[in-house]
Amino acid sequence: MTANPSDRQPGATTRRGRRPSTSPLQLEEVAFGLFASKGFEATTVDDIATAAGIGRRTFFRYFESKNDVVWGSFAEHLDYMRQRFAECPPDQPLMDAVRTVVVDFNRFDPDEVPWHRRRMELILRVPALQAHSTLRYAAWREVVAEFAARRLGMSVGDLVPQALAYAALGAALAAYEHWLAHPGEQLSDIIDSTMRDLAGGFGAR
Amino acid sequence: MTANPSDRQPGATTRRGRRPSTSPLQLEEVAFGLFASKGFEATTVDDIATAAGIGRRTFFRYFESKNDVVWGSFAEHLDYMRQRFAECPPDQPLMDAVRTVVVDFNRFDPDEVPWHRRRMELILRVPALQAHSTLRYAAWREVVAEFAARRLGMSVGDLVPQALAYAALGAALAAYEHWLAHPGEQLSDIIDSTMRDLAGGFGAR
DNA sequence: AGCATAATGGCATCGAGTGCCAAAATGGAA
DNA sequence: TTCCATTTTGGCACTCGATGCCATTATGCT
Repeated sequence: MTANPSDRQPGATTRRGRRPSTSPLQLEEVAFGLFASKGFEATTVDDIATAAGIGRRTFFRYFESKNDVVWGSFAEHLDYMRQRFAECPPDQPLMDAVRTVVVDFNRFDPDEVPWHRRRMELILRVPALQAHSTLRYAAWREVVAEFAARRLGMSVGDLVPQALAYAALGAALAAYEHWLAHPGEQLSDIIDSTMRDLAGGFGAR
Repeated sequence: MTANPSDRQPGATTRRGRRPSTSPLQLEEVAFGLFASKGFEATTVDDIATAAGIGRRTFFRYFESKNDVVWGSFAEHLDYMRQRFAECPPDQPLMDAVRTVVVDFNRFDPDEVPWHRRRMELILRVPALQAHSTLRYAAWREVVAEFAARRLGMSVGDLVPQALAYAALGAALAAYEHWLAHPGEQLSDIIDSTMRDLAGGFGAR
Protein backbone atom coordinates (compact mmCIF):
# COMPACT_ATOMS: atom_id res chain seq x y z
CA MET A 1 0.00 0.00 0.00
CA THR A 2 3.00 2.32 -0.39
CA ALA A 3 3.20 4.78 -3.27
CA ASN A 4 5.32 3.69 -6.18
CA PRO A 5 8.72 5.41 -6.08
CA SER A 6 8.57 5.88 -9.85
CA ASP A 7 5.62 8.24 -9.39
CA ARG A 8 8.00 11.12 -8.86
CA GLN A 9 7.47 14.28 -10.83
CA PRO A 10 10.07 14.59 -13.60
CA GLY A 11 10.96 18.23 -13.00
CA ALA A 12 10.82 18.24 -9.22
CA THR A 13 13.87 17.70 -7.07
CA THR A 14 13.62 14.11 -5.85
CA ARG A 15 11.55 13.98 -2.71
CA ARG A 16 13.22 13.78 0.64
CA GLY A 17 11.42 12.44 3.64
CA ARG A 18 9.05 9.61 4.37
CA ARG A 19 6.47 8.83 1.73
CA PRO A 20 2.78 9.37 2.38
CA SER A 21 1.22 6.09 3.36
CA THR A 22 -2.02 6.73 1.52
CA SER A 23 -3.77 9.31 -0.66
CA PRO A 24 -6.92 11.41 -0.50
CA LEU A 25 -8.46 9.32 -3.26
CA GLN A 26 -7.73 6.07 -1.48
CA LEU A 27 -9.16 7.40 1.76
CA GLU A 28 -12.21 8.57 -0.12
CA GLU A 29 -12.80 5.10 -1.49
CA VAL A 30 -12.41 3.45 1.87
CA ALA A 31 -14.71 6.01 3.46
CA PHE A 32 -17.41 5.68 0.82
CA GLY A 33 -17.41 1.95 1.38
CA LEU A 34 -18.07 2.46 5.07
CA PHE A 35 -20.66 5.15 4.44
CA ALA A 36 -22.50 2.77 2.14
CA SER A 37 -22.57 -0.02 4.70
CA LYS A 38 -23.00 1.80 8.02
CA GLY A 39 -24.21 5.22 6.96
CA PHE A 40 -22.34 8.50 7.22
CA GLU A 41 -23.20 9.44 10.79
CA ALA A 42 -22.53 5.99 12.19
CA THR A 43 -19.09 5.89 10.59
CA THR A 44 -16.50 7.42 12.88
CA VAL A 45 -13.21 8.86 11.78
CA ASP A 46 -11.62 6.06 13.75
CA ASP A 47 -13.48 3.58 11.57
CA ILE A 48 -12.16 5.17 8.41
CA ALA A 49 -8.62 5.45 9.71
CA THR A 50 -8.57 1.86 10.89
CA ALA A 51 -10.06 0.59 7.63
CA ALA A 52 -7.43 2.54 5.71
CA GLY A 53 -4.64 1.30 7.97
CA ILE A 54 -3.62 4.73 9.21
CA GLY A 55 -3.87 6.56 12.49
CA ARG A 56 -6.79 8.76 13.28
CA ARG A 57 -4.48 11.73 13.56
CA THR A 58 -3.19 11.12 10.06
CA PHE A 59 -6.68 11.18 8.63
CA PHE A 60 -6.97 14.80 9.61
CA ARG A 61 -3.86 15.62 7.63
CA TYR A 62 -5.58 14.41 4.48
CA PHE A 63 -8.96 16.00 5.17
CA GLU A 64 -9.85 18.97 7.30
CA SER A 65 -12.96 17.22 8.49
CA LYS A 66 -14.96 14.05 8.05
CA ASN A 67 -17.39 16.11 5.97
CA ASP A 68 -14.72 17.07 3.50
CA VAL A 69 -14.16 13.49 2.42
CA VAL A 70 -17.28 13.43 0.29
CA TRP A 71 -16.28 16.44 -1.75
CA GLY A 72 -13.28 14.84 -3.41
CA SER A 73 -11.38 17.17 -5.68
CA PHE A 74 -14.06 19.77 -6.09
CA ALA A 75 -11.72 22.75 -6.04
CA GLU A 76 -9.92 21.46 -9.11
CA HIS A 77 -13.20 20.93 -10.91
CA LEU A 78 -14.03 24.55 -10.28
CA ASP A 79 -10.96 25.60 -12.22
CA TYR A 80 -12.45 23.78 -15.16
CA MET A 81 -15.69 25.70 -14.83
CA ARG A 82 -13.84 29.00 -14.64
CA GLN A 83 -12.02 28.09 -17.81
CA ARG A 84 -15.22 27.12 -19.59
CA PHE A 85 -16.68 30.52 -18.74
CA ALA A 86 -13.61 32.21 -20.16
CA GLU A 87 -14.12 30.38 -23.44
CA CYS A 88 -17.69 31.59 -23.90
CA PRO A 89 -18.16 33.68 -27.04
CA PRO A 90 -18.50 37.32 -26.00
CA ASP A 91 -21.74 37.72 -27.93
CA GLN A 92 -23.45 34.82 -26.19
CA PRO A 93 -26.23 36.13 -23.94
CA LEU A 94 -25.31 36.01 -20.28
CA MET A 95 -27.90 33.50 -19.14
CA ASP A 96 -27.27 31.27 -22.13
CA ALA A 97 -23.63 31.15 -21.19
CA VAL A 98 -24.41 30.38 -17.57
CA ARG A 99 -26.80 27.64 -18.58
CA THR A 100 -24.48 25.91 -21.03
CA VAL A 101 -21.48 26.08 -18.71
CA VAL A 102 -23.38 24.78 -15.71
CA VAL A 103 -24.84 21.97 -17.78
CA ASP A 104 -21.41 21.16 -19.11
CA PHE A 105 -19.79 21.31 -15.72
CA ASN A 106 -22.17 18.61 -14.55
CA ARG A 107 -21.58 16.19 -17.37
CA PHE A 108 -19.94 12.92 -16.39
CA ASP A 109 -18.77 9.81 -18.15
CA PRO A 110 -21.42 7.09 -17.90
CA ASP A 111 -19.12 4.98 -15.76
CA GLU A 112 -18.60 7.83 -13.33
CA VAL A 113 -22.32 8.43 -12.91
CA PRO A 114 -23.07 5.81 -10.23
CA TRP A 115 -20.21 7.10 -8.10
CA HIS A 116 -21.32 10.68 -8.60
CA ARG A 117 -24.84 9.75 -7.63
CA ARG A 118 -23.65 8.20 -4.39
CA ARG A 119 -21.63 11.30 -3.66
CA MET A 120 -24.58 13.60 -4.30
CA GLU A 121 -26.92 11.43 -2.28
CA LEU A 122 -24.66 11.98 0.68
CA ILE A 123 -24.24 15.70 0.06
CA LEU A 124 -27.91 16.42 -0.45
CA ARG A 125 -29.48 14.02 2.00
CA VAL A 126 -27.26 13.76 5.07
CA PRO A 127 -28.05 16.80 7.22
CA ALA A 128 -24.49 17.27 8.43
CA LEU A 129 -23.29 17.30 4.84
CA GLN A 130 -26.14 19.44 3.58
CA ALA A 131 -25.02 21.99 6.12
CA HIS A 132 -21.33 21.71 5.49
CA SER A 133 -21.73 21.87 1.73
CA THR A 134 -22.91 25.44 1.94
CA LEU A 135 -19.29 26.39 2.46
CA ARG A 136 -18.28 24.64 -0.75
CA TYR A 137 -21.10 26.19 -2.71
CA ALA A 138 -19.67 29.62 -1.93
CA ALA A 139 -16.70 28.85 -4.16
CA TRP A 140 -19.00 27.67 -6.93
CA ARG A 141 -21.06 30.83 -6.70
CA GLU A 142 -17.97 32.94 -6.82
CA VAL A 143 -17.01 31.49 -10.19
CA VAL A 144 -20.44 32.27 -11.60
CA ALA A 145 -20.48 35.72 -10.03
CA GLU A 146 -17.07 36.54 -11.49
CA PHE A 147 -18.30 35.74 -14.97
CA ALA A 148 -21.60 37.58 -14.55
CA ALA A 149 -19.84 40.63 -13.17
CA ARG A 150 -17.44 40.68 -16.10
CA ARG A 151 -20.29 40.47 -18.57
CA LEU A 152 -22.33 43.14 -16.81
CA GLY A 153 -19.42 45.49 -16.27
CA MET A 154 -19.82 45.30 -12.53
CA SER A 155 -17.61 44.03 -9.72
CA VAL A 156 -17.96 40.54 -8.27
CA GLY A 157 -19.29 41.81 -5.00
CA ASP A 158 -22.16 43.72 -6.57
CA LEU A 159 -25.70 42.72 -5.87
CA VAL A 160 -26.80 41.57 -9.31
CA PRO A 161 -23.97 39.13 -10.07
CA GLN A 162 -24.17 37.77 -6.56
CA ALA A 163 -27.92 37.28 -6.77
CA LEU A 164 -27.56 35.67 -10.16
CA ALA A 165 -24.96 33.27 -8.83
CA TYR A 166 -27.06 32.43 -5.79
CA ALA A 167 -30.11 31.81 -7.96
CA ALA A 168 -28.17 29.70 -10.44
CA LEU A 169 -26.86 27.59 -7.58
CA GLY A 170 -30.37 27.17 -6.27
CA ALA A 171 -31.64 26.07 -9.65
CA ALA A 172 -28.79 23.56 -9.95
CA LEU A 173 -29.50 22.14 -6.52
CA ALA A 174 -33.17 21.71 -7.29
CA ALA A 175 -32.17 19.95 -10.48
CA TYR A 176 -29.85 17.65 -8.57
CA GLU A 177 -32.53 16.75 -6.07
CA HIS A 178 -34.86 15.92 -8.91
CA TRP A 179 -32.17 13.80 -10.50
CA LEU A 180 -31.68 11.83 -7.31
CA ALA A 181 -35.40 11.23 -7.04
CA HIS A 182 -35.73 10.24 -10.71
CA PRO A 183 -32.82 7.94 -11.57
CA GLY A 184 -34.09 7.37 -15.09
CA GLU A 185 -33.64 10.93 -16.24
CA GLN A 186 -30.52 12.55 -17.62
CA LEU A 187 -28.87 15.03 -15.25
CA SER A 188 -27.85 17.40 -17.99
CA ASP A 189 -31.38 17.54 -19.38
CA ILE A 190 -32.78 18.38 -15.98
CA ILE A 191 -30.22 21.11 -15.34
CA ASP A 192 -30.74 22.55 -18.81
CA SER A 193 -34.47 22.73 -18.33
CA THR A 194 -34.17 24.26 -14.88
CA MET A 195 -31.70 26.89 -16.01
CA ARG A 196 -34.08 27.83 -18.81
CA ASP A 197 -36.85 28.30 -16.29
CA LEU A 198 -34.52 30.51 -14.31
CA ALA A 199 -33.60 32.61 -17.32
CA GLY A 200 -37.29 32.88 -18.13
CA GLY A 201 -38.04 34.25 -14.68
CA PHE A 202 -40.17 31.20 -13.98
CA GLY A 203 -42.79 32.37 -16.37
CA ALA A 204 -43.12 35.86 -14.92
CA ARG A 205 -45.22 38.11 -17.10
CA MET B 1 -35.62 35.50 37.46
CA THR B 2 -38.51 33.09 37.92
CA ALA B 3 -41.55 33.23 35.65
CA ASN B 4 -44.53 35.04 37.10
CA PRO B 5 -47.13 32.57 38.41
CA SER B 6 -49.86 34.82 36.99
CA ASP B 7 -48.58 34.04 33.49
CA ARG B 8 -50.73 30.92 33.42
CA GLN B 9 -52.91 30.35 30.43
CA PRO B 10 -56.55 31.01 31.30
CA GLY B 11 -57.97 27.87 29.71
CA ALA B 12 -55.18 25.49 30.68
CA THR B 13 -55.31 23.34 33.80
CA THR B 14 -52.99 25.03 36.28
CA ARG B 15 -49.46 23.78 35.81
CA ARG B 16 -48.09 21.13 38.07
CA GLY B 17 -44.35 20.70 38.52
CA ARG B 18 -41.38 22.97 38.90
CA ARG B 19 -41.37 26.15 36.85
CA PRO B 20 -38.81 26.69 34.08
CA SER B 21 -35.96 28.75 35.42
CA THR B 22 -35.47 30.70 32.21
CA SER B 23 -36.85 31.09 28.70
CA PRO B 24 -35.56 30.73 25.16
CA LEU B 25 -35.77 34.48 24.70
CA GLN B 26 -33.81 35.19 27.83
CA LEU B 27 -31.14 32.68 26.86
CA GLU B 28 -30.99 34.23 23.42
CA GLU B 29 -30.32 37.65 24.93
CA VAL B 30 -27.61 36.37 27.22
CA ALA B 31 -26.02 34.46 24.36
CA PHE B 32 -26.07 37.40 21.96
CA GLY B 33 -24.32 39.49 24.59
CA LEU B 34 -21.54 36.95 24.82
CA PHE B 35 -21.34 36.51 21.05
CA ALA B 36 -20.94 40.27 20.71
CA SER B 37 -18.11 40.46 23.21
CA LYS B 38 -16.18 37.21 22.64
CA GLY B 39 -17.40 36.09 19.23
CA PHE B 40 -19.57 33.10 18.45
CA GLU B 41 -16.90 30.43 18.21
CA ALA B 42 -15.09 31.53 21.34
CA THR B 43 -18.29 31.43 23.37
CA THR B 44 -18.86 27.97 24.79
CA VAL B 45 -22.19 26.56 25.83
CA ASP B 46 -20.78 26.52 29.34
CA ASP B 47 -20.24 30.27 29.09
CA ILE B 48 -23.83 30.83 28.08
CA ALA B 49 -25.23 28.51 30.73
CA THR B 50 -23.13 30.08 33.46
CA ALA B 51 -24.02 33.60 32.36
CA ALA B 52 -27.67 32.64 32.37
CA GLY B 53 -27.38 30.95 35.74
CA ILE B 54 -28.41 27.53 34.54
CA GLY B 55 -26.62 24.24 34.08
CA ARG B 56 -25.07 23.32 30.80
CA ARG B 57 -27.39 20.35 30.55
CA THR B 58 -30.40 22.60 30.88
CA PHE B 59 -29.25 24.77 28.00
CA PHE B 60 -29.69 21.83 25.67
CA ARG B 61 -33.30 21.49 26.77
CA TYR B 62 -34.00 24.97 25.49
CA PHE B 63 -32.01 24.70 22.27
CA GLU B 64 -31.07 21.66 20.27
CA SER B 65 -27.67 23.13 19.59
CA LYS B 66 -25.59 26.21 20.17
CA ASN B 67 -26.26 27.12 16.53
CA ASP B 68 -29.98 27.18 17.07
CA VAL B 69 -29.78 30.05 19.53
CA VAL B 70 -29.31 32.61 16.79
CA TRP B 71 -32.45 31.60 14.95
CA GLY B 72 -34.88 32.67 17.63
CA SER B 73 -38.49 31.97 16.80
CA PHE B 74 -38.03 31.47 13.09
CA ALA B 75 -40.54 28.64 12.77
CA GLU B 76 -43.33 30.85 14.02
CA HIS B 77 -42.36 33.59 11.57
CA LEU B 78 -42.72 31.07 8.79
CA ASP B 79 -46.35 30.55 9.70
CA TYR B 80 -46.83 34.24 9.06
CA MET B 81 -45.27 33.91 5.62
CA ARG B 82 -47.48 30.95 4.79
CA GLN B 83 -50.49 32.98 5.79
CA ARG B 84 -49.40 35.96 3.70
CA PHE B 85 -49.15 33.69 0.67
CA ALA B 86 -52.63 32.40 1.31
CA GLU B 87 -53.95 35.95 1.27
CA CYS B 88 -52.50 36.76 -2.17
CA PRO B 89 -55.17 37.62 -4.73
CA PRO B 90 -55.54 34.66 -7.09
CA ASP B 91 -55.05 36.84 -10.15
CA GLN B 92 -51.72 38.23 -8.94
CA PRO B 93 -48.92 36.89 -11.12
CA LEU B 94 -46.86 34.20 -9.38
CA MET B 95 -43.57 36.03 -9.23
CA ASP B 96 -45.24 39.26 -8.15
CA ALA B 97 -46.78 37.41 -5.26
CA VAL B 98 -43.51 35.80 -4.30
CA ARG B 99 -41.73 39.14 -4.44
CA THR B 100 -44.25 41.03 -2.35
CA VAL B 101 -44.56 38.32 0.27
CA VAL B 102 -40.82 37.88 0.63
CA VAL B 103 -40.35 41.63 0.89
CA ASP B 104 -43.09 41.79 3.45
CA PHE B 105 -41.78 38.88 5.42
CA ASN B 106 -38.52 40.74 5.86
CA ARG B 107 -39.98 43.98 7.10
CA PHE B 108 -39.14 44.90 10.66
CA ASP B 109 -39.97 47.69 13.06
CA PRO B 110 -37.18 50.26 13.07
CA ASP B 111 -36.34 49.39 16.66
CA GLU B 112 -35.98 45.74 15.80
CA VAL B 113 -33.61 46.41 12.93
CA PRO B 114 -30.32 46.63 14.87
CA TRP B 115 -31.07 43.35 16.62
CA HIS B 116 -32.03 41.72 13.33
CA ARG B 117 -28.84 42.98 11.77
CA ARG B 118 -26.75 41.43 14.52
CA ARG B 119 -28.62 38.17 14.07
CA MET B 120 -28.08 38.15 10.34
CA GLU B 121 -24.43 39.09 10.68
CA LEU B 122 -23.95 35.96 12.72
CA ILE B 123 -25.99 33.78 10.39
CA LEU B 124 -24.34 34.96 7.20
CA ARG B 125 -20.79 35.47 8.36
CA VAL B 126 -19.92 32.82 10.94
CA PRO B 127 -19.03 29.69 8.98
CA ALA B 128 -20.57 27.29 11.47
CA LEU B 129 -23.82 29.22 11.30
CA GLN B 130 -23.70 29.67 7.55
CA ALA B 131 -23.56 25.91 7.35
CA HIS B 132 -26.18 25.17 9.94
CA SER B 133 -28.61 27.71 8.51
CA THR B 134 -29.02 25.64 5.38
CA LEU B 135 -31.23 23.37 7.42
CA ARG B 136 -33.45 26.27 8.41
CA TYR B 137 -33.66 27.55 4.87
CA ALA B 138 -35.23 24.27 3.82
CA ALA B 139 -38.34 25.17 5.79
CA TRP B 140 -38.44 28.61 4.20
CA ARG B 141 -38.14 27.12 0.74
CA GLU B 142 -40.89 24.68 1.46
CA VAL B 143 -43.32 27.52 2.15
CA VAL B 144 -42.47 29.17 -1.14
CA ALA B 145 -42.59 25.89 -3.02
CA GLU B 146 -46.01 25.08 -1.59
CA PHE B 147 -47.38 28.35 -2.87
CA ALA B 148 -45.73 28.05 -6.28
CA ALA B 149 -46.95 24.50 -6.66
CA ARG B 150 -50.50 25.53 -5.84
CA ARG B 151 -50.38 28.34 -8.37
CA LEU B 152 -48.86 26.15 -11.07
CA GLY B 153 -51.14 23.20 -10.45
CA MET B 154 -48.19 21.00 -9.57
CA SER B 155 -47.13 19.17 -6.41
CA VAL B 156 -44.66 20.65 -3.96
CA GLY B 157 -42.00 18.16 -4.83
CA ASP B 158 -42.02 18.96 -8.51
CA LEU B 159 -38.99 20.44 -10.15
CA VAL B 160 -40.30 23.87 -11.09
CA PRO B 161 -41.71 24.93 -7.71
CA GLN B 162 -38.62 23.58 -5.97
CA ALA B 163 -36.29 25.40 -8.33
CA LEU B 164 -38.30 28.57 -7.96
CA ALA B 165 -38.10 28.33 -4.18
CA TYR B 166 -34.38 27.64 -4.26
CA ALA B 167 -33.79 30.58 -6.58
CA ALA B 168 -35.95 32.91 -4.50
CA LEU B 169 -33.99 31.93 -1.42
CA GLY B 170 -30.76 32.62 -3.24
CA ALA B 171 -31.94 36.03 -4.31
CA ALA B 172 -33.00 36.84 -0.77
CA LEU B 173 -29.65 35.77 0.63
CA ALA B 174 -27.77 37.89 -1.86
CA ALA B 175 -29.99 40.79 -0.87
CA TYR B 176 -29.24 40.20 2.79
CA GLU B 177 -25.52 40.12 2.20
CA HIS B 178 -25.76 43.39 0.33
CA TRP B 179 -27.77 44.86 3.17
CA LEU B 180 -25.15 43.86 5.71
CA ALA B 181 -22.44 45.41 3.58
CA HIS B 182 -24.43 48.62 2.99
CA PRO B 183 -26.00 49.65 6.31
CA GLY B 184 -27.45 52.81 4.85
CA GLU B 185 -29.83 51.07 2.47
CA GLN B 186 -33.32 49.78 3.18
CA LEU B 187 -33.58 45.99 3.35
CA SER B 188 -36.99 45.87 1.74
CA ASP B 189 -35.81 47.98 -1.19
CA ILE B 190 -32.88 45.67 -1.78
CA ILE B 191 -34.99 42.55 -1.63
CA ASP B 192 -37.63 44.05 -3.90
CA SER B 193 -35.05 44.98 -6.49
CA THR B 194 -33.37 41.57 -6.34
CA MET B 195 -36.64 39.71 -6.66
CA ARG B 196 -37.48 41.81 -9.71
CA ASP B 197 -34.17 40.82 -11.26
CA LEU B 198 -35.03 37.22 -10.56
CA ALA B 199 -38.48 37.50 -12.12
CA GLY B 200 -36.85 39.17 -15.10
CA GLY B 201 -34.47 36.27 -15.59
CA PHE B 202 -31.54 38.59 -14.86
CA GLY B 203 -32.04 40.35 -18.14
CA ALA B 204 -32.07 37.19 -20.27
CA ARG B 205 -33.14 37.91 -23.81
C1' DA C 1 -48.36 15.82 54.96
C1' DG C 2 -48.13 13.26 50.87
C1' DC C 3 -48.34 12.56 45.88
C1' DA C 4 -47.98 13.34 41.00
C1' DT C 5 -45.69 16.22 37.79
C1' DA C 6 -42.19 18.81 35.55
C1' DA C 7 -37.77 21.05 35.28
C1' DT C 8 -33.05 20.92 36.79
C1' DG C 9 -28.27 19.77 36.68
C1' DG C 10 -24.57 16.63 37.71
C1' DC C 11 -22.14 12.67 35.74
C1' DA C 12 -20.50 9.78 32.34
C1' DT C 13 -19.76 9.02 27.58
C1' DC C 14 -19.09 9.67 22.66
C1' DG C 15 -17.15 11.79 18.71
C1' DA C 16 -14.99 15.65 16.02
C1' DG C 17 -11.12 18.37 15.82
C1' DT C 18 -6.33 20.30 17.30
C1' DG C 19 -1.66 21.12 19.34
C1' DC C 20 2.44 18.84 20.50
C1' DC C 21 6.18 15.87 19.85
C1' DA C 22 8.85 11.81 19.52
C1' DA C 23 9.46 8.10 16.20
C1' DA C 24 9.77 6.24 11.56
C1' DA C 25 11.01 6.45 6.81
C1' DT C 26 13.56 8.21 3.07
C1' DG C 27 17.14 10.48 -0.05
C1' DG C 28 21.43 12.79 -0.22
C1' DA C 29 26.02 13.87 1.38
C1' DA C 30 30.29 12.90 3.94
C1' DT D 1 28.11 2.99 5.45
C1' DT D 2 27.04 6.43 8.44
C1' DC D 3 25.02 10.59 9.46
C1' DC D 4 21.90 14.37 8.40
C1' DA D 5 18.04 16.94 6.66
C1' DT D 6 13.43 16.31 5.48
C1' DT D 7 8.82 14.68 5.61
C1' DT D 8 5.13 11.88 7.27
C1' DT D 9 3.28 9.37 10.87
C1' DG D 10 0.63 8.42 14.96
C1' DG D 11 0.08 8.44 19.86
C1' DC D 12 -1.41 11.40 23.75
C1' DA D 13 -3.80 14.86 25.89
C1' DC D 14 -7.21 18.25 25.62
C1' DT D 15 -11.34 21.12 24.29
C1' DC D 16 -15.93 21.36 23.04
C1' DG D 17 -20.56 20.05 21.34
C1' DA D 18 -24.04 16.81 22.14
C1' DT D 19 -26.70 12.99 24.49
C1' DG D 20 -28.42 9.42 27.84
C1' DC D 21 -29.31 8.54 32.56
C1' DC D 22 -31.06 9.69 36.94
C1' DA D 23 -31.36 11.59 41.45
C1' DT D 24 -32.79 16.11 43.19
C1' DT D 25 -35.67 20.08 43.54
C1' DA D 26 -39.71 22.81 43.04
C1' DT D 27 -44.58 23.13 42.52
C1' DG D 28 -49.70 22.43 42.79
C1' DC D 29 -53.32 19.36 44.06
C1' DT D 30 -55.63 16.28 47.30
